[in-house]
Amino acid sequence: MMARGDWYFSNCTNPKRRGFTSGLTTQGIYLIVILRSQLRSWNETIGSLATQDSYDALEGREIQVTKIIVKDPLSIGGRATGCIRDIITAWEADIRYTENYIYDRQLEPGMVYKVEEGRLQLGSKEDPAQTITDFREGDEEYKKLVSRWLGLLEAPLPTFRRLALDIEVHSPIDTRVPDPSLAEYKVICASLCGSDGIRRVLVLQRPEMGEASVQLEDTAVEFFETEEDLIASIFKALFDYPLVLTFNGDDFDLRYLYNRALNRGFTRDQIPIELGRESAGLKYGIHLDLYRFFFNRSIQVYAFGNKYREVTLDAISEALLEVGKAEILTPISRLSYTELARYCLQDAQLVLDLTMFDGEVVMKLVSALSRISFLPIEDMARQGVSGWIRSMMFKEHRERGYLIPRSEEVKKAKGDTTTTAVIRGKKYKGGIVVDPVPGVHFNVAVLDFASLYPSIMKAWNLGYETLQCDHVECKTNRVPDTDHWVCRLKKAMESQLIGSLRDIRIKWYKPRSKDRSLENDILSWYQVVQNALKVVLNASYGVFGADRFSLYCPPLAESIAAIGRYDITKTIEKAKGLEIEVFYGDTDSLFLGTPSRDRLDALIAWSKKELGMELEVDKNYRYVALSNRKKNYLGVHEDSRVDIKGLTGKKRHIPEFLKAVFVQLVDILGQVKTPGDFDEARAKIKDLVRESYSKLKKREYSKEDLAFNMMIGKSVGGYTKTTPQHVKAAQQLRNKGEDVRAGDLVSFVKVRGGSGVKPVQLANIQEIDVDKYTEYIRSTFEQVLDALGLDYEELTGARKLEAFFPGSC
DNA sequence: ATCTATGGCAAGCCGA
DNA sequence: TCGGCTTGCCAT
Repeated sequence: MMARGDWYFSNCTNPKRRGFTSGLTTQGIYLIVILRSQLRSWNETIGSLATQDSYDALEGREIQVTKIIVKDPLSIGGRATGCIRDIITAWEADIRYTENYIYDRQLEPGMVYKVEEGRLQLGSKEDPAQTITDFREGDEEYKKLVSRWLGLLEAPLPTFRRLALDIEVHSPIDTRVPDPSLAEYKVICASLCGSDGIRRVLVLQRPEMGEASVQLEDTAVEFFETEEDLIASIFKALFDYPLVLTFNGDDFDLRYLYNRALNRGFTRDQIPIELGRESAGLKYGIHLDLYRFFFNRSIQVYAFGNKYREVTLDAISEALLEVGKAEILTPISRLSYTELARYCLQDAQLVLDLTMFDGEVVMKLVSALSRISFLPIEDMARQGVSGWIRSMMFKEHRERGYLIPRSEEVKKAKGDTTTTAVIRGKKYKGGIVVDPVPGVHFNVAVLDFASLYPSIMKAWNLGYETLQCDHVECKTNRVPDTDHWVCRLKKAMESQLIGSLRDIRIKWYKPRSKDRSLENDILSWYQVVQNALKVVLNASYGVFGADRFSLYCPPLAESIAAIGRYDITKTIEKAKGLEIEVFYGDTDSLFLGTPSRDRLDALIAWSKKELGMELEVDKNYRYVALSNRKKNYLGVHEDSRVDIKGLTGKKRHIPEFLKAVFVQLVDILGQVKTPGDFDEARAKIKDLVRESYSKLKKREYSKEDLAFNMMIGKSVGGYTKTTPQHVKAAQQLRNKGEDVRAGDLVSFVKVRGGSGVKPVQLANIQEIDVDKYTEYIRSTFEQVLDALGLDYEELTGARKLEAFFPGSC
């Protein structure tokens, strides 16, 4: 038996904290070991999940483990001496396990099991890795991983019976949000919306509010004479559902309810909530705080394509459901019963609907990510992508019996980076951006390396262990452009892990996510999984360069990027050798002329053979307009769809009116089929610009249309070096008593005089600085026209002599 | 107990 | 006035 502290706390750097928690995943290890220390051997089969009755009820059903709570049996203070409570959301059924039982080593969050012949079996019996040709290559470890992923991700999904909760609290001061740690004020309303169709509004009777009567369609409105009864009623519901949804319940709703209940004389036993430092959990069910989930940048950007910008219930539901919060003009505390009930109900309904829309994609996404990351839903939803990858990798370490190194150990063994970043202050050199060939190019094929960085990890056997290994014979296996080398003798765990994920995405989920012959529900599951894998794969390289990541290894990240540069550089050389024109490229993509399909095929074949990389045609453009700016282009597909990348006209912070004009510009350019068509386009663009100018001068745009919307990244006081315009606007708002915090969107217009800006709320349409705005129109258009080889001045009416006498200066 | 990485552009601030 | 620097947003 291993001595305590030898390995299982190795990620915990603070010796005083050894024996307690040091992170979610290590917590898992920690708890297992504690339990083991009370048992005899590691592999002993330990107890059973539940009673025989429970097994009978589950016979033949798939169940997914979504949450495992382990209570520390050694901790002092009278916590449960039982070891583990677990909650399983059963397939279709709503079966709960709150009995204590002893930990079964095989039971992991995310895993899917099937009860067969009275026993718990790992789900999915077929082994895809053995039967599907795409996965037949590769060693046993790789096949095992592929089987495991497919087993997990192909397992059917439970329908979570769930309840959305929202509460409203009285506040004596209109603008102040009640402090949940004090919970001084009354809970005056609560709404409960269930996936089972339940719609309830619980209202506290207040003598000053008049008659207690509210009529809402399809909704049960219940009045309570005392707050205690109301709270007890909420608690009853929280004890009933296996999954409870909130929006910011971690910080507000559940925290408030907990403390309020204590204040009102409830005992802890009566409260179904358990508070953590930064989270709130439920004794019985899973608490999914959608605010935390949607706050996650990866979710925001990759899963929802940046559709919502602010992480507020209003903005998210507006973007995803096209329904916003109920509007109220009066502060909560003074709303009539009906208004209050309606407002509160709408919030709960939106929260529920966020998990219902589009075939419940959010629940699907949550499940897929939980399965991939091996984290319970609750933990997954509260962590960033680095936490998911850490969990996934730690699980793999445990599976293989590997020691999990301390961060300093990795650093000491693997050393530092050896390249210099292009951007000052960065740790190492990243991807290459090819200088664009300015102009309009017809018939352009865009090729890219499928999942470049994960593919490199796979092809080059990269992992923190195999980089800079100790073998003499490996030192010649150099990473181009660096001083690093890679092991030839031992397989890298990360390479296999990320490689297998990459392969199932590219060879299994991606093709199926586009297969129209599949049933809608299945199709959307494939799309979700495909997307979830993309999120994880994209981050899998970056985490090694993030100093807070527990397996931080900058030379590894550097090597991956260096090989990326090598691959694309060699590919460009080869393309030129094949007499294919190269117009542009960025990190993993190349914009190529299409002389003939064979030559592209030759390039693709070459890449596979020489680099071991899968190069593929991503899309074909009818034409591409390039300026001399990198990361800026306009590409028109064969079917007239237009891709716009990096151009100011598309950026979120620019005023609505300009975006609208830009959309029209894009529309005109989408109509261009041949070089000759540009003449017509030019005339239309001219009209467009003129019209916009005149509307601007006549002040026909509203000030909201003219507003810039910029996120304020720090608190207003945090700007010490400069005071950018949006901060100036925020200062003015603050002077008016408005609360502006980091992460808020500041809307401001440019005005004449003063500091040059005003928050849109405080501005008057007459004080707009028209010149500043015309200048903005000019620069926005110029970026596009530049690329098209059109001159803005010339097009919009000569303001300069040179336009009349070209070449005279 | 969180925050995947680097490269690039536009605009504005601010000191030389 | 110029140029370096900060900031936010985007591409990959």
